[in-house]
Amino acid sequence: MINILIIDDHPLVAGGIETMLKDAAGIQIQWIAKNGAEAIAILGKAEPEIILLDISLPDTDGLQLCEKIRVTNKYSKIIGLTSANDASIITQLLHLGANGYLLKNMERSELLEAIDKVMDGKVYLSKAANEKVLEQFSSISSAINSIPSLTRREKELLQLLSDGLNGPQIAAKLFLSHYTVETHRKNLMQKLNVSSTQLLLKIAREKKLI
Amino acid sequence: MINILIIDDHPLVAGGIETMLKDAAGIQIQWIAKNGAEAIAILGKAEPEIILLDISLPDTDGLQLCEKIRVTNKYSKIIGLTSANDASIITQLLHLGANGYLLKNMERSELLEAIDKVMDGKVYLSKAANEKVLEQFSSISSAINSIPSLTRREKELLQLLSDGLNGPQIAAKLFLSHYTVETHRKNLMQKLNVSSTQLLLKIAREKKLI
DNA sequence: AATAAAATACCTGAATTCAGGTAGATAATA
DNA sequence: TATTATCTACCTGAATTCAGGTATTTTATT
Repeated sequence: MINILIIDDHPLVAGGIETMLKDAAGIQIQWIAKNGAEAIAILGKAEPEIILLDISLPDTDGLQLCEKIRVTNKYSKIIGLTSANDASIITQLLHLGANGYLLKNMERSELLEAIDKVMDGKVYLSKAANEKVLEQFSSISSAINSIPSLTRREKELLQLLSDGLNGPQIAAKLFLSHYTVETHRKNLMQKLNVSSTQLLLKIAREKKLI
Repeated sequence: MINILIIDDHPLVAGGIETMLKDAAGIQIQWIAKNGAEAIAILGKAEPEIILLDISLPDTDGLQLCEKIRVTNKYSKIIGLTSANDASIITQLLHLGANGYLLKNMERSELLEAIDKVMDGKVYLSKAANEKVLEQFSSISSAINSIPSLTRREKELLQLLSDGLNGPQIAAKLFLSHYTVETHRKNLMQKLNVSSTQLLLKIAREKKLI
């Protein structure tokens, strides 16, 4: 029996997968986690054959969660699941130990094929995702498009900047020296390779960091 | 019997709704359309009690489709369905004759409640969506929320700013004195009543000016 | 306990933005 | 044609941002 853990905060998605699998013999949804914390708890005592992991979760992001899962669990096959068809996310996810990638506009047949493939030890990318990845490899570099890992504080700053606060305002709000705020901002700009706060926010939005 | 038409290009969503409704007596999904064209075709020969309409469709947008449906069909109750919790879209949709609005992160209970309410002739807004709308209506005045009229040049500047260009870059691109650019920027900030370019862009985005 | 990563803070000089003006030229409209 | 709106350009001083550093303290991680 292939037991599946779904990690997704949308009941709609979990339900949709349930419907897609209802006539598939030997495959069943055994656990549903609505966030990263729940997922970790479940994986503490169970070993699903397949983990369907939504990349955009409320409490953490799927990339980090994938990495975290792989530390203790090499057994389960992880299939990423999002609506964003972004090559840089896909490649990163695969680097972090995922076995496949599905877009949320998938058909039933794709889901079944993906499960089949990864259980067979192969990697599955949904058709559209596959194209994106190939496109990326042919178009110059992966370095430019990879999402840099931001620290907690940096994400916080990024959010406040995107809320429209300026340096001094953020410093006041977080009880920090304005020097510190500028340092964080500088590091953010360096990581995203931009030269102004406005570009920082633009790129961050494009990479779905905010 | 309450017959439902789902208009959504994601089989996952349709399946999810199916799962949510599977134990609900007297309610059934009768038709599924993957795009606007299919929906129109179906509505040519059927009258669903409920139409669940995804706002983001491949061939048309849900707002237009809603309007189109209402021309010939006053009977069906239309419930908008998206993942974006955006007050302006919600109000627009309701103006176009929709009877409700659900977010895709809804729970089963919300879906059932929504169906119940609209069948009863009422309007249903999902909890989170409701807050947004109230927020919009209550936030002081319509004056603040009213969209100021921008001149052609101002719109152009706004776009370039949102593309990440700074003052001097815009001046160079448009062959203008940087003084002129700053004047336009100043006027924009005054019209939108903000004190920094970042806030300008934030508000402009919220008002869908860019 | 040692090392590495993250958070904090500081400095300087140059560039850019912001606030509060004025004002002439051009285009649109009544 | 007179009026109004728009586009253009200029000025100044203060505030903020940016670039390129250094450096100490906290907080994980091994």
